[in-house]
Amino acid sequence: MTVSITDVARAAGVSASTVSRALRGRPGVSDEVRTQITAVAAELGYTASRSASSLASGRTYTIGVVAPYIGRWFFGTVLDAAEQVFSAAGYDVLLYNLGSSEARKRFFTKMPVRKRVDAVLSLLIPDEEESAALRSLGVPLASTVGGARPGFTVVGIDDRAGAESAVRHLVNLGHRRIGMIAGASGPLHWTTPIDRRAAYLHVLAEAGIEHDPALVADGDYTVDGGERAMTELLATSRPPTAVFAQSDEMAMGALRALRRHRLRVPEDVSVVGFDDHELADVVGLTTVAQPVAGQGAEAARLLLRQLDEPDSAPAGRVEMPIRLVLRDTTAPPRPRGPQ
Amino acid sequence: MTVSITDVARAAGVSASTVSRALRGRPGVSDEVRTQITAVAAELGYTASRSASSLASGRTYTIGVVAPYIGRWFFGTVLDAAEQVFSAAGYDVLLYNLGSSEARKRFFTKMPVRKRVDAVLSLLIPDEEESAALRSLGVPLASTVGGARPGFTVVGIDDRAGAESAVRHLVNLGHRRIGMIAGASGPLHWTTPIDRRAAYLHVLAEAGIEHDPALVADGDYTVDGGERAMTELLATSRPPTAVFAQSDEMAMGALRALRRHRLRVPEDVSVVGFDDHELADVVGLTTVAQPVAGQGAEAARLLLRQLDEPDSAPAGRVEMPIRLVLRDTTAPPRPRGPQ
DNA sequence: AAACTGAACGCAAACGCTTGCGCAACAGCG
DNA sequence: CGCTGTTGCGCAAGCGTTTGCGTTCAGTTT
Repeated sequence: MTVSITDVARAAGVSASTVSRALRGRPGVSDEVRTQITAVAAELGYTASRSASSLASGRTYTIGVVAPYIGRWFFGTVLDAAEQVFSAAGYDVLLYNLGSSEARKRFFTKMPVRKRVDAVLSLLIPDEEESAALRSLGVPLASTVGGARPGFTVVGIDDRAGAESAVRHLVNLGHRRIGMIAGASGPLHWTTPIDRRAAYLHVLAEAGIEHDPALVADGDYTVDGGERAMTELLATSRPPTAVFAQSDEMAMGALRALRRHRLRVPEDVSVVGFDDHELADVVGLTTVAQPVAGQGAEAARLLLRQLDEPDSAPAGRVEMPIRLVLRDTTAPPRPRGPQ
Repeated sequence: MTVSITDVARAAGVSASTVSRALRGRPGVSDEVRTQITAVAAELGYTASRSASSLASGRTYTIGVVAPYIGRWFFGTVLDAAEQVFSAAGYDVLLYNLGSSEARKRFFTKMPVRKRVDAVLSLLIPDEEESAALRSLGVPLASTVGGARPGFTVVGIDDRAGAESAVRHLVNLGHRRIGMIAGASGPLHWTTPIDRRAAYLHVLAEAGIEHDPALVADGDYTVDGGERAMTELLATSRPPTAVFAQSDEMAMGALRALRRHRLRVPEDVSVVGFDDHELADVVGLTTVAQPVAGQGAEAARLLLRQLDEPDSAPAGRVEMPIRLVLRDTTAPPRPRGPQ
């Protein structure tokens, strides 16, 4: 039915071991025989069974990638880049979408990656319990987005610095009532929302602006959530003149809400986002740019390096550059009359 | 080192076969022994090796998903939905990103999915040669997006009807010079761009409007491409008063180009897109909505059904509903003076 | 009481590879 | 011309499951 290594061996008049060595570039095969075997294998359309070879060798040539919300631009882009690096290196990618909490629970109880992968890349740093579970797999681990964790190579950005530059930009423009559309950490325990919030508070304090809790709303990292959050902020007794959204998608939701309220951006309200989403440019969104695909590719590369040099320690945490991109959604506040 | 089925068997005082049967819910094991084995397995943290079990059984409980451009909203969303269906059914997902032509070639020459998957879902209908290669795997096949192909269950939309409704909307508003930002089929041989182009031509002809080839530009299905295409159209001697973009991402690129040219939408130029992108609402884009996640989920479900009932024929082609969504980027053309 | 069930379980043979080891054959050396 | 290396290849023992078949044994039927 399907062609096996012994079929190739028979057709080439050699043993299965020789075929195995020849096809994988192992020494102990003469060039002459090797090319002959390669030709026969190609003619027969032979592909080695991954199940069999990984059972025999212990190597799976597969990387597990766990990601929340693949459909979201950020994670989709990271995944895309990481996958390209892996597949170029001959690794297959086993994808686990842990967006829902059931999926998350299913994954961590059944641990379907056990004995199935050579390494795991998590697109979001898992919480302590979950990372312990991953460590128990005994394979190299990497993560994008989030703080350092023992056993993990993580590539990320300086969230505090990024958020600070965004808020400071608003302060420098003269804004005093600055709102924030925060991302709740939700079921995922990542440090990003926390760091960005801390940065917001820090810059306000630094500028001598008193923090008004009513000016912070949760946007859930989605467009719709951002819209709801902005609507909330507009409903307060003294709405903000500027808003820092912790992601571009929430910022875009905010833009939508503002449009619905017939408020002009940036004349009535300034908005700054975070990420430099592919479409941020389209809507002219001022934002903090970070290398999204770059982080995925870099994390993948570091993981591959660990596989090549098993005794090298995990790389710890590497930081990618960020940059404030000024566009059209931020301006000085409108002068107002006395309240 | 890692715990195997014989470890469990020894600890439970039974044979490996009994453990195997017990854990997979096969008959031939008393309830008493079964619960005891389950407990022991849990205590030892046992997970069956997929390599070994698929080698022995022939089943891999893995689905291969091949997708172009995972980072793009459309495919990311389809993938997300499909993955959820698969993993809920206990299948793992092996992801292959075939965005670049090298990746594509690598995939179809090495065929890494051979003997590795129980079924394949392609997020884009492959060309005839490639689908023949997939058929040679001898597993159920499904695809989203594109026309029917032998051996494939495909779920898609009526591209012609969708595009017609978009262009007809522009005609009904009174536009006569209607441009199109097309998507080149590029290295991928899918029918979508062709169908949408045919629909465009058809509606023009139907309305008695002569087709001007200068009003069609290629946008490559990207935001940047859309911007370039729109810029091209604006550079013609008689620019269009309305544009039909074959995807929302290209439409958003067009919006950006128009903004850069200080042209107002919809007063100066109307724009209609296709897809109902997550952010289409944010920019107020009129578009043809299609169920994106729905197509991924449905294709996944149909594939699983084929796996459950091996003798059932592939479902052929199922069509999902589309709907024109009117927003703010389309309006009647501005009355003009004589030319 | 003997013969016949069926359920519950163990044995052992696959499944298709990888890899340590052994064995020719042959080259180079003194 | 014997000796030691080296090269090229085959043998066979795994790797951790699944599964057809055989065995045991308690319970039922004649």
